[in-house]
Amino acid sequence: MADVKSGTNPLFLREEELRQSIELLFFAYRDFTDGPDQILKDYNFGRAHHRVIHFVGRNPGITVSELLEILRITKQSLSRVLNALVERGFVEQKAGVSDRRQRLLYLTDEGKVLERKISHVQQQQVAKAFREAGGEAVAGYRKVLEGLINEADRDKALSRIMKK
Amino acid sequence: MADVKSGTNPLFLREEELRQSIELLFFAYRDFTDGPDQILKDYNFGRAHHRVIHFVGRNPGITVSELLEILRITKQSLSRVLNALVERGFVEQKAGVSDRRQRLLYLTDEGKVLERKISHVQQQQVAKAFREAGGEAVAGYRKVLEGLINEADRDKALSRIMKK
DNA sequence: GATTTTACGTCAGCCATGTTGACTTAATTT
DNA sequence: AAATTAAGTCAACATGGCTGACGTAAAATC
Repeated sequence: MADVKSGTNPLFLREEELRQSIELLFFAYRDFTDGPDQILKDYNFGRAHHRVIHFVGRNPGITVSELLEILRITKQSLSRVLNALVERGFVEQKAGVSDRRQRLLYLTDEGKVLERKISHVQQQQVAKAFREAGGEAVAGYRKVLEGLINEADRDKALSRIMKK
Repeated sequence: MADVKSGTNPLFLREEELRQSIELLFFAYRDFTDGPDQILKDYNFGRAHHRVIHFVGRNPGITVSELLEILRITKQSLSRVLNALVERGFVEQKAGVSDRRQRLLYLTDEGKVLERKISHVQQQQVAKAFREAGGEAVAGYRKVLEGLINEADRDKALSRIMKK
């Protein structure tokens, strides 16, 4: 009991630290998505469109099924969002060369402009946090986030992130 | 050009690092919410219910308006979720003592059980990532996430997280 | 060459969770 | 006594998930 009150119970401390870290992630993510959300509003796009724009921008020529795997949503959900982006000229589809069933996805020039506009805001925000925290903290941040990614497809996810 | 190709252009490097860090946060958050989501399914609850359970659990006696401020949703959105939790006996409301207009929120015993069940899974996941990354990395992780919180209400958010 | 599988698409309907706007009630403050 | 505040409610709508069923063209397999 004295342990709990004085805060020297390691289990208690650990749990409290974990709770704080979990809440921290909630608040950080909440504000992390805020900038993009504001811009997307002007285009009548939502977060779902942003995710597509982001991953197509980062992976030109990505196939529909690869995108589905990353986003972990159904093709019916994706289609709504993707069709809107194609119809409004932000994304274009080209038939695959080796496999013509595939629809390879690319940002149009207009899509690239929007992508840069959105990611710029987000990059500024992250850059500020990085500058304030310092290089060592950034390395720690990345290490922990990597560890939070599901072990089953961590390697796949990380190689997608770090590639090129 | 040689700079870009060899990767020594600091601006290019910076942007690439930022992009990676942004994507990392996306993947980490995606998997971070997965464990709770699975448990909540069994109760026919969703992420919105989880957020309420979490913040009521962490802040016994929190008022509705405080909760609204944290979650940044409308009271109409909250009411749907909160009513379900009250009706099904996970949350209870008591009139405020100094201000009887307030409805102070508490987890019931059943609510506490569910809260612990969910947070346990999430804490295990975070604890594992922390162990693998090491104490210094954890400090960095926290520092960066703090910096990602909107400056306008960072102090308020942090004092809520770290309090007690 | 015929059959099966794969990549992708579509239609239809449902559910969770967010939104706005208008209005009510009870309690507190001015 | 009047105004403000905390909370709730009704209604309607948007977004973005989901399942299930079915279609088409291209590739892979038997």
